Amino acid sequence: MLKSHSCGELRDEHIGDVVTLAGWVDRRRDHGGLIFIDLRDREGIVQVAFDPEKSASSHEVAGDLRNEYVVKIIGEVVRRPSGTENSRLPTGQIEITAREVSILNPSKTPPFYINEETDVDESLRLKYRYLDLRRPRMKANILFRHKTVKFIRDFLDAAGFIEVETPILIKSTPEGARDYLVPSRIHPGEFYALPQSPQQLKQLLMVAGLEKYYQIARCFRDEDTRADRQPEFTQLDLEMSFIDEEDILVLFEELFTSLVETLKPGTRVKRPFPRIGYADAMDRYGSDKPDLRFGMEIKDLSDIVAQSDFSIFRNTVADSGRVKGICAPGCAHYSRRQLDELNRLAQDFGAGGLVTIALGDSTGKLDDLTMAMVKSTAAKYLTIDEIKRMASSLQAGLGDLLLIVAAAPDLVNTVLGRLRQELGNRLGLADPDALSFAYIVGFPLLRKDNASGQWTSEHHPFTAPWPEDIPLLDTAPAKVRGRHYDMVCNGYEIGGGSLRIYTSELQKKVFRLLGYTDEEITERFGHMLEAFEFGAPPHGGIALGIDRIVMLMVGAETIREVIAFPKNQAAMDLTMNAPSPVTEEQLSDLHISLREE
RNA sequence: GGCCCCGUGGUGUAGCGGCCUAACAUGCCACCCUGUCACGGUGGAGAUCGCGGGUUCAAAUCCCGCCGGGGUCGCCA
Repeated sequence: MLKSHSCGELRDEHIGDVVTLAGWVDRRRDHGGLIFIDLRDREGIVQVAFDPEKSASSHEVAGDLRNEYVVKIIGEVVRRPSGTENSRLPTGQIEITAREVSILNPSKTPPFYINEETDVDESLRLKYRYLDLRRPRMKANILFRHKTVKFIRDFLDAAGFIEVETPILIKSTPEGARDYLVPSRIHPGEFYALPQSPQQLKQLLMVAGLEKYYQIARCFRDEDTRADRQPEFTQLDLEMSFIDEEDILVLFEELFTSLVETLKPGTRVKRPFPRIGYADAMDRYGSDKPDLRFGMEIKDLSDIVAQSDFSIFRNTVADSGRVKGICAPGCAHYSRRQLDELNRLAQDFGAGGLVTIALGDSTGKLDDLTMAMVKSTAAKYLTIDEIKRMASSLQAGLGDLLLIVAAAPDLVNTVLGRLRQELGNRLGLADPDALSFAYIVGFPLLRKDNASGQWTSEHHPFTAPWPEDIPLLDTAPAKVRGRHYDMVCNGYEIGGGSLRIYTSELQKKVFRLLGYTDEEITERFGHMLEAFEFGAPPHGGIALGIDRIVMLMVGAETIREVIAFPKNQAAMDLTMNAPSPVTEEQLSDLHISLREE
């Protein structure tokens, strides 16, 4: 090693030691006669003093140092003179008196600040990601991610799980997300696919008798990116044999509770994690991944306004739509402009419009509300009794603003759900120091595809139906519930899993329901069906987005902040400039010719 | 593919029809400075305001198109 200690570890007890340090110049303070530099390595920062009376040659070299130069310094750890201690640095009681310094490598002036927390254009950060990662916040994120994964591995190891690697080059299946394809040189015209998840392989590991498997698995999906979605991402993938739902849900509740307690003490986590039915979540929060850090629940007002003079409400209910609302606390004072914006949001979300009812400026009891205090474009069509009943249903008081949407049942929920989340964010209702975990259960097994009218899996085709619903597969597929569970936190879906089908017969039945011919079933899934005929144990599992949970724990806005080398929105790696063209020779080896577009 | 937001010295911002020969902070360069720690002081260099077109007597500023970036809907078994 070029160094005897790391910069950040030095303390009082090292006083008197002669140490060799190596790192980067974080900052230089040149007093002419006396020069200080803050020397930075992975573990922290320590001040080095260059005194010409102690070492003239070192002082001379120090004059040439600039930010981000890489240097090696030999010097003595000394107590700082009284009154010059720096309590903001862990090493602030001591400093290094330089005896020798050598420049291991100079540095160009960086394109952005390393030693200051300012927002920098993200493209520039990604181009120079190796510099971005030197910055304290990114360094802390990457370190936190390491600790998270290490905790998970230790926890699962102690619980009897074994980590197994599964292949990255696997078989393409057209269902699900778009695959990343890898052409085969040896088999002209044939392709591998990168795994969207190790789903089938982990089930086969259960057939293999591993009983408890996990993997920190890289997954690939060729779909558009989002703040919480990347073309490649990392899952904690897990599968167990001889279990029911309870085993997985309890295991993960314990895992995540202890993870947060260990790595983020002080974070509020509620136990047990609530379990909410899918239909219930949609009715109350308008989302299957509700942010439960605040209430603002959606209430059904249809009965109150079914006979109203307000024709939009009355007609919607008569046409088997619903009228529902939420209460924005303390927002009765909203200006015309703010209300217009909410209305526009509601329209962007797919509603015809939004009815707002402001319940007076003052605070007080709902009983005191008079028509004169109400501000609403619908006021002249509504009675004070109707308004009071709606407000009461929404647990609103004077000074609150009611947001009401009339639309088809599913649409009304999703529109209000998104308004709820938007208002929750704007009003700061969500506790930033809380991680509000919950399980969503009772998903339908199947869903009608809008375009084709074909049944598709809500989760994936290996999800087992609830045993009592199996007969409905023949009569009413829409009513079949899957043994599927999602794990949500603060408005994000952070994981999902299910108990699996483990008999060939039931699996075939589901494939047929999904519209596959027997030939297609054999071609695509024959290996699974055959495996199930060799004593497959009952099994189930879960997969959890590592990027998202780390993002939530460090309070980042995007998962790019917790990935060392993420892709941008256009799925490009700006550090290495990928993707990029390849040579004609490479294409030729792969038996590929490019199409004219 | 749709919608929304953003492009001004290296970096981050201000300016939103004439006062712009583009301001501020920081960074950079030079000199001065022996107890600073976002050190301080003096001086200096650095931007045809993303690109193209249009409106106007006059455009960083208004309009249109394009390019780049971000958010989101679709998409994500």
